[in-house]
Amino acid sequence: MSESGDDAHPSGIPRPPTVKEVAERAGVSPMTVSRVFAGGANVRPELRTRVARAAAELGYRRNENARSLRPGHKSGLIGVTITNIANPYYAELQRGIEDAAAKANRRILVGNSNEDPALERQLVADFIGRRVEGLIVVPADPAHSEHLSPESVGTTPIVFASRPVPGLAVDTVLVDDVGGAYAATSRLLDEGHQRIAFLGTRTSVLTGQRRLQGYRTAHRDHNVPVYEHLVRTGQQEAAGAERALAELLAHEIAPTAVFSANNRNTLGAIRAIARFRSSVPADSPEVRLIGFDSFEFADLSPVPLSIVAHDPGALGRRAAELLLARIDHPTQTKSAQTVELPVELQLDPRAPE
Amino acid sequence: MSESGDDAHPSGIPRPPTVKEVAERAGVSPMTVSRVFAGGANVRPELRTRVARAAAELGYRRNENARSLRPGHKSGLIGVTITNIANPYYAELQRGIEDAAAKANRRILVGNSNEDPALERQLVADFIGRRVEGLIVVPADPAHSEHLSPESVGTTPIVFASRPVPGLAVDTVLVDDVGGAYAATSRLLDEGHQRIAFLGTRTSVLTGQRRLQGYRTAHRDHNVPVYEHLVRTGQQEAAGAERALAELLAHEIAPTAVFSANNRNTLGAIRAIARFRSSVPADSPEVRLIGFDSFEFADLSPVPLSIVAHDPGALGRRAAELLLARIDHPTQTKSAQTVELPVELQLDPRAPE
DNA sequence: CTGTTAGCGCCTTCAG
DNA sequence: CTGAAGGCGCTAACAG
Repeated sequence: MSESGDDAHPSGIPRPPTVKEVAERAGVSPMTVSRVFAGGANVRPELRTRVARAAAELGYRRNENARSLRPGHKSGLIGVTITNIANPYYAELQRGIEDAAAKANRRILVGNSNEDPALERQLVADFIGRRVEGLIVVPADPAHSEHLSPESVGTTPIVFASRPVPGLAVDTVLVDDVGGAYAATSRLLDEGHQRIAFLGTRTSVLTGQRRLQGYRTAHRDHNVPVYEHLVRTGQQEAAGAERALAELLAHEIAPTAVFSANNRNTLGAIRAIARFRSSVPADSPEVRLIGFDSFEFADLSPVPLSIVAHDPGALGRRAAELLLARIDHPTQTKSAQTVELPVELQLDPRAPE
Repeated sequence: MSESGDDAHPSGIPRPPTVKEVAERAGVSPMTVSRVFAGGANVRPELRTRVARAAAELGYRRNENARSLRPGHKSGLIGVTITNIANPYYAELQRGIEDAAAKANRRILVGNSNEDPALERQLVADFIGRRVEGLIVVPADPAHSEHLSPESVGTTPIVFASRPVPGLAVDTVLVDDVGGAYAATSRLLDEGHQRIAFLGTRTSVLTGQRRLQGYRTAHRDHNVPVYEHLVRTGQQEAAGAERALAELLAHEIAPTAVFSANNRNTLGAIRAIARFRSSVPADSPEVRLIGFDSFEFADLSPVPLSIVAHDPGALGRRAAELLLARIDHPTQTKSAQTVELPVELQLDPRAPE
């Protein structure tokens, strides 16, 4: 057991014990203490126990910061910048990153950029200052990402998760946004829908752009024109999506189906459709809805909801693995790669066909 | 702009530049470089710019780990142990912690204990080794928490979030579990229900125990006996809760109402009730449901769902504030305090009365 | 098997 | 205004 009151000899505040103090108490040199904590090889058993006891009594812990200062040592830290951890999608992403990092005996430093590139820049600078071994970043804004360029981060390896940054040669892990949006939209077109609303985030988020692209390409391939008034971008939160779709449903050229490009927009869409349905005759045709992103409550949705599902945890794990590969082989200058993770179209059992 | 290839003079791998290298390049002493980065007071403007240029060219960043080694300096880190960040509840908790920590210019190290005390112990040991200024812990198991005692963590301040650990004199932030469960159960009893099911986690999670206590006390105060077969604990995930409630609903003494003690159990309860309802005549009486924990989809639930709502973000913020207070006044030995955050019973508009 | 020396990157202290 | 010396905690490398 350790003693409670850590000694505060000279200064006012208590400082954790050091090798030197342990050595003194055990009647040995600091080196011997160091050796014991390094595994105890080449130390007489008697000294070993004496040191162990002294250390326990003082509550000694090796100072990792001091250790990582020595040549050849690394910090064991990975810096993670997420746009908003309160979004369950990113929570799972973080979980995946941490799982993979922990396997490689690394700890993660986490910061929310809140979609603000300036904050993101600060976080990255701070992380580098702490000598993280690598960075995993969900880029807030591709238009303001100079601080994420390989030149800016110097020797620190970096991986982008979930969103690309065009123009930067950096390893990136994405989901198959284009393919998923294409599949979902195609499905709706195949069902005969001609007026399909698109609900998405602001287009500066490239993931949203890619999903819109899939939506457009599907229309083109099916020779169905896109009604531009049905394309609504810029909704970052559910409330905005609900308003946007409510407007569309009240429009004289209303959509008969909806593709929502992320989980926030899907949530708003469900609310809008549910509300709309209670305002029209019960035998009115159902508004079809397919949403991008897995959705824990899909089966409980009051309106049939099909999903373009994918696994954010796997994305995080993959990003961490790419990063760790760069960390372990810093000399190999393999060029930047982009990985696209597959998606799966999960149809609501209530869906037609 | 910085040069790309950082020099790797002696060893094989590239090492980030140091004050010394910047000094050399700028033709000054390391001290001058240090002064410039400390704000540049008492440095001739000309030297200031020369140093700044040299630093930029080399891509120099102050090494915070080395800095924190100096007497009086702290690491600027806070260690956070969460049981499972993939649970949206804890994601918001983390968000709250980080917001408060960032305001105090601290960064957070995060680890998932996965409800495993051994893992938790390792994480805490690691964090202390990195000289975090404080710890915020969601305790995995109160029965195995010696590593969280003030003696074990030495001088590192610690705060428990969301769950208490009886017997340890440690600052703790909780929600009003007992009061919330009492209010919810009382509401159901007041509505005339006599057979109210309880769905909760394993009772080693004390938060679950406290909520069960509120449920029992409400029964006692209303002179209604608790049907023990209706008390089902041990469900950590939604699937288990769904099974448990399905069994109860099929029981000959079936519940007419349900109090579910956390968001996972609520989700399972919704599924069970929805499924059950489709198997009985449409005019059968509704099974009433009140769930603890805020629930983003409450308004979309296919069965009326009232909620004992609270704000996990606020809980995180509060925990961080308590911790920072201890950090800033390490000498003040104010005794450990427990803060209980209020809850609010939010009735579903579809609920009776 | 054990101790001494020296230095990781930085900055406080004290001379110039 | 600038630099030299020394030490924060730890451990390789080299004696003994």
